[in-house]
Amino acid sequence: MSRRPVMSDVAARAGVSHQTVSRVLNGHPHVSATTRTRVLAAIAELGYRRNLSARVLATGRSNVVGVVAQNTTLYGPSSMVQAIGEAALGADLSLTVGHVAGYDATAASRRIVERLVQQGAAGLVFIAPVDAAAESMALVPSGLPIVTVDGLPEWEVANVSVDQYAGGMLATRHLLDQGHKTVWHVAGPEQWHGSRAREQGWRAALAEAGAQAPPMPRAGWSAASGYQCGRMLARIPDCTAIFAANDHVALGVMRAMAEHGKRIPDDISLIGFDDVPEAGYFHPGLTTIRQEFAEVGRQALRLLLEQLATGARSAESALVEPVLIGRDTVAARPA
Amino acid sequence: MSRRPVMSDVAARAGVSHQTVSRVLNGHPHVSATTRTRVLAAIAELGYRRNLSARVLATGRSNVVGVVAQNTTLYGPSSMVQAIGEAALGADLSLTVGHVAGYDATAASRRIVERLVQQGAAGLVFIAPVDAAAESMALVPSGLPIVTVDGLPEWEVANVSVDQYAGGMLATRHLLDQGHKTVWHVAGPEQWHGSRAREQGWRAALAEAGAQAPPMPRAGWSAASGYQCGRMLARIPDCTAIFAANDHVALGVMRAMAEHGKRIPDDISLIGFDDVPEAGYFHPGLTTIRQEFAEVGRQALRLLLEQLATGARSAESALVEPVLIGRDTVAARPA
DNA sequence: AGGCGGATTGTGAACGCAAACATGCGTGCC
DNA sequence: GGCACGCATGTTTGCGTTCACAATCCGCCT
Repeated sequence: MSRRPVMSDVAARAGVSHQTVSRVLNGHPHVSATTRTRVLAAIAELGYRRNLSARVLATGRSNVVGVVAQNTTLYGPSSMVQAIGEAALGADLSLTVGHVAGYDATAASRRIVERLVQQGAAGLVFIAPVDAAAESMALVPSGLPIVTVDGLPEWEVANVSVDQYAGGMLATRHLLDQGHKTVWHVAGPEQWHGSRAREQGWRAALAEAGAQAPPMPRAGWSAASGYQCGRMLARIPDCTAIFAANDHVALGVMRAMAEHGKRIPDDISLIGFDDVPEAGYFHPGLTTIRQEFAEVGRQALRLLLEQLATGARSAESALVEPVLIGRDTVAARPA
Repeated sequence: MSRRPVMSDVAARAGVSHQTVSRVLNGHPHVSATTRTRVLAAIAELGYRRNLSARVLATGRSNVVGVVAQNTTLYGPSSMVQAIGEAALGADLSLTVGHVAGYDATAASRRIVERLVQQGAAGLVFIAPVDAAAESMALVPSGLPIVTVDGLPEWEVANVSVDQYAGGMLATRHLLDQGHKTVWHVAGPEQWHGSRAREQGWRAALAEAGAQAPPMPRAGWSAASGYQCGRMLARIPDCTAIFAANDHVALGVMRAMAEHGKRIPDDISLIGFDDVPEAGYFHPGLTTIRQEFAEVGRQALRLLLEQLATGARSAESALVEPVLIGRDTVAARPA
């Protein structure tokens, strides 16, 4: 056999017309049981697979949704993709995930969006935790439904995020509640919306308590950068409570503190963000703010399906509440 | 405008035939400069995007490679996907990543493979660290090039893996070299080829040194399961050297040891596997075996491109050498 | 002057499928 | 017994693109 069998090959083999094969394939009514089994048998014998391109071309519908994601080795983004995939399984949707990789993220994401659009994706989900994502969104034809995850309200598209602002407040208040005079914050990268919101939540909680906001060192998301910041903070006697940008940064801070002879939580209380699976096994177990990614995925898909149904873009958005996970790194203020 | 513009719309607007538009789009020669600019202008004005389905249908070529991946929140698999994406950027290939998610991995991966095939993918990459992957590979038509990553030799398809066996030996030898009488191993999940190979490397290194292989507890890949195993090992006085299935398991072990008053590396030497970015910031910094994922990605794409060129499947495979990263969890055997 | 060749453009068909329409046949009802 | 209706199936058309081929135009050689 030289080339892949097509519908008419199956039809010939089963002794019917190609349209009957099509009907069987699509579960249309008005096909007799015997015909159906004959067709099915022919399909199996020939190893026939229908050509999706032809199908999409003929129907004009593709029911695949494209996902544009970057930094997919990070815990947050990879969990998001996973959650969306999980949620899409239920709806009759297929997912095509474009992973933005490489040094030139802008060019790569343009390229991915372009392909997704040309492929006829029914809708697009942007995992857009950084500003750069907005630019490639402009490439999307105006009719196509879009949902962002961790996007910005001013983009005026449907969006779902974890309420990072609330998370920042939660963390800060928890520390303040233990009697700490103020709380230091090791911030995440400036380009990430999440780190900005967490910072604002932190500031708001401090202001609300009448506490002074100390200077704010800035880390990446990595333990390495947390460690660098921690080495500074360890030398500041006033610093007794730290809210770290995420769990890995917190790990770096813990390391720096240990090297400096500062005990956690005795000398310093620490709280992270994310609740990565291993956070409970840090030494000591990390108190942190957990994000419910699965819920975010479900919401994102819900918003997309709504747009698919109405045929119009919406700017509706959803917020998912973070929750505090108490473990061993937070204690009452040292005497 | 009701529907998306098509090639003939562009042609009409530019005052040429649709074929000329096609030529411009595909960079064919023999189009005058003035015509080209007119066409380009019309494309821009109309916001035209070509319909990939139609193109694939007409040409029979798709130049997209499908990636089938699961457990994509784990460090290894997600790094692999990233690396392959990185490598594909160079070649004129697009990537469609299907993430197997959900409770029923078998059904999900069948579905993903099916769609990738129907979509006309030019080749498939299976991130196949577990046996279950083989089953969905059987669904792929025999003509389609396949490359597995972390697959099994007996599958007889092109494969690239990190040499986990060598990694296991490396880790074990390193511990033995410090004077430990033997090395304990906390194994990874049995279904994963990588954990089996690491175990075999461990056994081989022990045998080579004439050391007895102690009983082997089995963990998942998580810190939680490492912790459980660690709680047992901590009570065994003879246990002075541990090779953990991966870094997170090692973290759990560390936690258990600390709770039990065992000091690392003074009482117990420990070595992990993977070199996750934060491994150096565990307390103490974890000595581990690093896998070069970027290299694996490059090799995988190379093998795929070769098959694409020759048009025939190969069973050629490539091994990537792991490397020992020495940090603070390994010390000479306690007196 | 005729025509030849290369550059440029247009025309018709084909890709594989699904939708709309058309056909044939049996059944129930008056 | 004839007619209408519904089921099962076949035929035709079109989706948007590319490919193979045809047609035109221009300059230049013989």
